[in-house]
Amino acid sequence: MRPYDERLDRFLSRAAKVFADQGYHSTTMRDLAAATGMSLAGMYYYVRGKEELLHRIQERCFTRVLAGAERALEGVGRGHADPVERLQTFIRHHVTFFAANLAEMKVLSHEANSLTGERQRKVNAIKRRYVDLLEGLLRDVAPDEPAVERSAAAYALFGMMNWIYNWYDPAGEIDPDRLAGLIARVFIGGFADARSPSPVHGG
Amino acid sequence: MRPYDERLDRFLSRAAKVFADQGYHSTTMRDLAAATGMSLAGMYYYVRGKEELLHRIQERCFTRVLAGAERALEGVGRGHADPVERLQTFIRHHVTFFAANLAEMKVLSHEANSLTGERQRKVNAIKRRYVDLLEGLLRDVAPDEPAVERSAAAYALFGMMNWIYNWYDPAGEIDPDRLAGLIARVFIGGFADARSPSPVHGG
DNA sequence: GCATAGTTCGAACGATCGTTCGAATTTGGA
DNA sequence: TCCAAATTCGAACGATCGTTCGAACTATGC
Repeated sequence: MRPYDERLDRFLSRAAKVFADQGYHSTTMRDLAAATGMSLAGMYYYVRGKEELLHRIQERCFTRVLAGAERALEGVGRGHADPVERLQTFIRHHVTFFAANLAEMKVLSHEANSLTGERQRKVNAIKRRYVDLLEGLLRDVAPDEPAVERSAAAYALFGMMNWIYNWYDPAGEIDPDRLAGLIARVFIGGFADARSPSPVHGG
Repeated sequence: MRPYDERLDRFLSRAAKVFADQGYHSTTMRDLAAATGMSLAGMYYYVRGKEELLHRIQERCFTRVLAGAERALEGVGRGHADPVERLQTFIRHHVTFFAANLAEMKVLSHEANSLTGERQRKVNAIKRRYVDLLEGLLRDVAPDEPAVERSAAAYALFGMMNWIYNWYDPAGEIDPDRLAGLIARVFIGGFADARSPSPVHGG
């Protein structure tokens, strides 16, 4: 990797940490200069502006988490493995990746609407692929569930997982694997295993 | 109610809508003036500044949702009713309240760290009471669950419910009651009913 | 050692922000 | 009708924002 790319990568990582701590909008370019050791003007050699910086961070992180999920699912290929096991694999990957990349994933989750125009559209395109991936898994797990419920359940699961950035402390008592196991157990136990009718509109 | 208080209330509601749409930090006082029909300087007769405005919105909303939950639980008093039913009551109230007060609840959830100093502390005090309320319910529902798991499960549930502001469309296909039923079914089915051991560290 | 391309930065610009101030206007009771 | 209190607002202030510009510095190949 060329030295330029390495410096850019370090820049993106450190900027992500600042965005995660202070929020995108209340972080100034001067804050970023102080945190990265660069000068105010020097950052513009690597990035066209503040919003492109956020875009680069989000696109890099989202691409990685999507590719990681697809790679993890290759091990439990469709048709060969239990649908529930595939769903469990997806959840475990998402949660452990989240915990291992807390700053970037917080910026991805919390600043989902801080981009505008074309940049927003590009990130949303990746998000769509990622959501579709999960909804496909849910279709295999619960084919009889109404589509509306399945879609809402997908967002509920993402809520459980993405909310992590609001409370999870890597130095705390629960490690990422255990947290992933808990979330997988709760969701799969409540959504996939539930053969008892829903109290609202049971069948 | 005095006319002053009514005008203040309308002001808070309309400001909450703008904060929910644009985010707190990228909303300018001039945006709020345009949205409320007041003049830029006129708003300072009702509020000491932008941050106090956010504080008033959050405190008002949080007080209401806490009081609403306590009132809802009075109908299914502790000791008299099934712990699972009490938990279900809490979930149903939170979700339906969220859907009925989308703007305020989004500001509460998404701008949880936009306050500073004493104001942040005051809102966090209410939040603590609200979280404690849920953790108490979970203790009654799953007394054998380790405390670490129970605490994480509480945040997972809040994640499912609070993430709503990122995707829920009141004009969409699923109404608040049905959504509340789905979330209650998933969480209770996965956490409370799970008498099967956890795959990670089962007992 | 020289020329070229790659990289860094001090200083400044215009724009926009939250807030203030004193005056103008409106309201409500005597 | 008149006065005091309550309420509104135009205009401006200082601060801070993202960005730009040209010069200075550094590394590289010859």
